[in-house]
Amino acid sequence: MAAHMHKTRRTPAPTIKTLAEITGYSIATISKALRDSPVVAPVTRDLIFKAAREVGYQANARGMALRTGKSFQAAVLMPVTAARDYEWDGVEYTQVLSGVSQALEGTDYRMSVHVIRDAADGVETARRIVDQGLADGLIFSGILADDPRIDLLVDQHFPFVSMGRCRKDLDYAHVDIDNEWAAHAATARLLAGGHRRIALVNPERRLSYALDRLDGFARAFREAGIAASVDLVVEGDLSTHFGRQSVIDLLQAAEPPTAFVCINESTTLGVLSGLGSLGRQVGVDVDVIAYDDINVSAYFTPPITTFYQPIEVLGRTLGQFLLKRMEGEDPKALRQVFRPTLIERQPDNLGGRLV
Amino acid sequence: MAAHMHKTRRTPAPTIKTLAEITGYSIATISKALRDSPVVAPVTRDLIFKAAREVGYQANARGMALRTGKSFQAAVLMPVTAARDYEWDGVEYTQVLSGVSQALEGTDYRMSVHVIRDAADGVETARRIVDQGLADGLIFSGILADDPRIDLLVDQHFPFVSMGRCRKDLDYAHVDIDNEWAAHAATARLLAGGHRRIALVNPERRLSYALDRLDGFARAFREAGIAASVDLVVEGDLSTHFGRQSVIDLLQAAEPPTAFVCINESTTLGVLSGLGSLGRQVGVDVDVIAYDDINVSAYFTPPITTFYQPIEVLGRTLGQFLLKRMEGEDPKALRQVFRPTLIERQPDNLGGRLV
DNA sequence: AAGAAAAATAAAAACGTTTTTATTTTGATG
DNA sequence: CATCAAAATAAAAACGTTTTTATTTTTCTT
Repeated sequence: MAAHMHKTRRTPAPTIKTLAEITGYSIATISKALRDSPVVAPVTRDLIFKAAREVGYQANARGMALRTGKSFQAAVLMPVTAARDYEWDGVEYTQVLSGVSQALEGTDYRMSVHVIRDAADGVETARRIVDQGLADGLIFSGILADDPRIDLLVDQHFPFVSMGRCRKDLDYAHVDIDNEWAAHAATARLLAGGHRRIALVNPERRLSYALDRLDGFARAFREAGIAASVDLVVEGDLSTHFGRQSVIDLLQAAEPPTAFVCINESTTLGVLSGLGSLGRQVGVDVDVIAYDDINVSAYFTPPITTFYQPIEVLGRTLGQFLLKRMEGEDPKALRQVFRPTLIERQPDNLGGRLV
Repeated sequence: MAAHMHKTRRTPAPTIKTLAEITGYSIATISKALRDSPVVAPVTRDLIFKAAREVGYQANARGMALRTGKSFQAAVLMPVTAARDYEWDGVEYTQVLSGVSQALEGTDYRMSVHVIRDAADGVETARRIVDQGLADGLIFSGILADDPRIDLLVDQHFPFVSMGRCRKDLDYAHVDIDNEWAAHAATARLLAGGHRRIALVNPERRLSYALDRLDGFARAFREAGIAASVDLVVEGDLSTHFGRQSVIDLLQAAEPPTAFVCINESTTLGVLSGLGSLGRQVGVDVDVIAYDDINVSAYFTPPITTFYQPIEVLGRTLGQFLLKRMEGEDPKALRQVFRPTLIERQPDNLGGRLV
């Protein structure tokens, strides 16, 4: 049962030279054959492939890398907010990584992860990746309304796919969630339920999707012919702490909100915590609609209505797009915006009292 | 303000040859000087460093890699359970990655992440990393009682650090949490509070730390001279779903538990969800003690008593140990077991009714 | 001051590829 | 069957390092 042991120093891995010796062809021919070059005769190609298979030849990534100048790395920038203590944050990133790695499976590319602490760190890291050729392509998120990374990479013609769109009109590959739509839908639903004082728990305004959500929020009010409760928009990091504190602050207002639109599951948990400690009950005193990408809202007590978008799907698309982008495909063709699906778990009209 | 633009194709990055031309020394001397070899005269060493700094020389990783046979990659195996749908899972891994990357900062090593779907995939990936030299060192977690990855890597003398210990007596670098101790402490606390029917929500038994926790659980009962409620031990994946379902099942028993010891925050959330939907109140009908590594338990309603261990610290230690291990340090010297700290948020004796 | 030893530097080879250029073999043409 | 073009293969160079070996320069000894 135990794994096959080879305690003895195993024979050095076969190289292209090994194949040359075995088959009698020159290393040049071997190389071309393995790359499926049309200049090598089909019959010898087959011979060489067979030999390669027999000795278990695996191209040496380092040799390839040196010669071609490529690194065969797809880099992902992973933000970790050096937030207060260690907060529940960035949890969905494992899903992104999982998705990207799925897309890369079976290709020559490996995924390298670069942790970044803040926006400036992100730019610096991106620049280093480009300048030093640390990777052949780049994936990143947390897109700012005016994101210097996008500027840099577009300018340098470096292949990348962003998770999120900036507010500049540039041609670049991206994957995004339709935040304007989601915020609109959530707000409209609450308005239809009779709510008028609606709080929006939003990320910092320099983030592009914060603006998207603000837009959707405002549009819902506009379409309903009602003045938007813009005084109930709070902005901060997306931590649980922030969610909790926001609720505590907002409910002290002269005209407190009767409903909350939340940005992600960690903030939502904080909001629920805040409501709980103030003795307010979801579905009775207030309504909450969340956005969720790790499918956790079902387990909150009570379960809450959610716009759900499995983030791994975005990750997979990011990876696929990056592969195509590295092949030279036009970025204009590589764009996709996902609409989350609504999962109704509450009536969202204070148990019917509002309509 | 805008970033310095260089639209023109920038001059090729300076190499060791560039430095040779500038300084007039041979590339051999340049190389040795940059490596701080003692054979080169201090004065020329300084000259060469100065030149290197002036032209912004950065060693080409690919060239180094090819020549030395090293990859300068520290690989991390990241498990993603292809669990039902997309569950809240592996969330703490961003902290691990963050910690590892912190440790690697300023070194020549980069972090590459390999996603693995299950144990078999983990072994296969580890083998590929070793055989193809995809990395110079490896970090992984989810250690089984008998873990083939540890066997493999010890056998091949491949540098690695495991997050967790297997049950075999082998010499290998590792970082762990004292799960036996934590489970014992939690159980003892509940026993002292008067609980007798205590449920243990545990991971699958093939995981090494599941056994550790079982040991601690049993020891607490033994020390109290009470028969352990082993019939209340449930085992499964660590999903929120599992936590919820476990509660629902357990509370239907003839002699249901009055207290729960939970394994991680995601399971705890499920447990709380289950209790909530059965109308049981924490601190009134049942007590819950959790283990937490992302500091989220404070936000559950009500906040619950927790053994807390910031996982990023483990990650940092993993990275530090791996660096030393790759330098050839004796694995015996590279072991650390952390004891989480108890954060008391509940009396854990059913509001005093039990003592 | 000659010679040897030590120190400093240079030259050359190697790592495993890909690519450009050169050579050989094959096939077609008249 | 001789000639030439096309096809197939081989040789050589290159990518940027490190390391081994060789050479030059300096320092020490007597």
